[in-house]
Amino acid sequence: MPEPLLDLLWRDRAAAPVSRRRGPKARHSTTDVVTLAIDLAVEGGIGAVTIRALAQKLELTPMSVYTHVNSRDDLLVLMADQAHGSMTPTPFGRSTWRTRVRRVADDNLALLREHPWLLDLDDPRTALGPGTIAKYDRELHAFDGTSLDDVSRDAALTFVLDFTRATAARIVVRPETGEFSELWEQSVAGLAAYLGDDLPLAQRVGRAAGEAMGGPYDAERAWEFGLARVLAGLADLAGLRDAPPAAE
Amino acid sequence: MPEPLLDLLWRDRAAAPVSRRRGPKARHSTTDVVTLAIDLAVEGGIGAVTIRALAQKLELTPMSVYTHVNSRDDLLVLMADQAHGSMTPTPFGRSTWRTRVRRVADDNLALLREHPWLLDLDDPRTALGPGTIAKYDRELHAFDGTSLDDVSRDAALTFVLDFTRATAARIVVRPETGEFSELWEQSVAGLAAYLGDDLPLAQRVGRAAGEAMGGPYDAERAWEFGLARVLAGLADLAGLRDAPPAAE
DNA sequence: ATAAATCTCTGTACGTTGTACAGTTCAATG
DNA sequence: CATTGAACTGTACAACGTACAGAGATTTAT
Repeated sequence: MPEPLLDLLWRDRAAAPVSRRRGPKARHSTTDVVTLAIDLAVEGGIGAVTIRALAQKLELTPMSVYTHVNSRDDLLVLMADQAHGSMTPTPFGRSTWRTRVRRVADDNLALLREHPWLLDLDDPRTALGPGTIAKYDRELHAFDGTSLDDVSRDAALTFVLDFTRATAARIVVRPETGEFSELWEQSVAGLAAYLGDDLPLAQRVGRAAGEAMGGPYDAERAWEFGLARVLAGLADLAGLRDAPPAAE
Repeated sequence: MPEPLLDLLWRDRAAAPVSRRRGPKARHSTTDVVTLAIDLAVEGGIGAVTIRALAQKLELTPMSVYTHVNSRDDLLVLMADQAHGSMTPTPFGRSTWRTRVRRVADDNLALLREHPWLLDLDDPRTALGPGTIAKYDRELHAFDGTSLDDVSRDAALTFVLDFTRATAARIVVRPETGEFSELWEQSVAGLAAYLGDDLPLAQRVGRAAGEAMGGPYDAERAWEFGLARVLAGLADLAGLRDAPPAAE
């Protein structure tokens, strides 16, 4: 049986990879398995990550996958941590907290663009992995130089990342789902018949927002709108000043 | 075969419920089916909403459920719309946009407390239903009296609801998932061994936030923190003034 | 050298899921 | 009274995660 999830997550930093293990050596490393699983997820969404499909990619039988991973849920956590660890963060340099928060948001959007399947994954155990923790540490440093206490710093980062994730979910097209515009065109006629002249505000605003949604600039506009709100909201927070961090 | 999803969603407002249909009358109304499905979801999470379990509640065979609903995915959309329609919104009265936005957020939190399964549902077709559209209309009115244009009004509401949903997901305990504290206690020892003295910021802040997370007041504090950020962020928006709405 | 231990990998099989398909029964309509 | 169409049912299939019992390989203990 494979090691517990925590040890698999930290397999590279493992203290004792010495003494060769007994039995035949594995045909694939854990990282291989996780990498191929991520490939599947990128191509076909998280639903495409099946034990059987992964086994085929590895040229193993389905059950042999369980030699490397305890369960599909564990595999998803390993994938998420590896994706988090693979980020190439924009360095903060000597910037203010505003531009640093912006970079955190942008980097996360880039991550979710590359790995849309992360949007469909919500396992708290991801927080146990080295990639995720390193990401957490790095992003917390965006608030260096401010006088936020620890709990507020965590809350502020959470606030930024929640926005990022929610907005990314609207921007990024997941490979398995169809375009929203199809649904819109297909339903707008019948919907209008039911709505008639009711709820004029919803109809007017919905139409305006719906039409803009198709446009090429809208995704970026929605992103900018929200990010500006996030920054303004944080700026109002006691403990945030516009000074670059000195030494923390 | 049942009617298409759009017609099922608007079944109550349907124009022609006249002329009795042929064949035996249905043992259950669509609303019955959806209501029982919601019961299942409230009790056991969205994963407990299986065709077979629902059939049992209805005293039907599994396949008979498809007389009322075209697919499980359609059923989930019907459930979401019914839940949205069942909200008892706090009236806005003569308040400022700030308190109205607060009410929108609070009402949505209440909704998600009552129906945590909504957090695990993300189907754009929900937007086609009368309950969802009525909710949208009502919540858009929170910005009456401001000079936001239509697109910004939609974006502002989206911003509020995204925050609400993300924070609710952290506050509300879904019936099927275990408590986070269990995971924490179970892993903290091994994790500390791997971490050593690395990433001190993440360790310190994570510990502070993690300890607070258990406490009884933390959920509300996180909610208040975020909501205050949301309101401050929106206040910074051109077009928002603190005047109560006059006539819109 | 031999035996024991323990690893990788496999084949079979089970339970659960959504649902396609071919009916059967029943009430309203021609 | 025959026809039509709706409600309902039984059987069946494909896909899923994975439990379990073993086969073979390789290191360690004797």
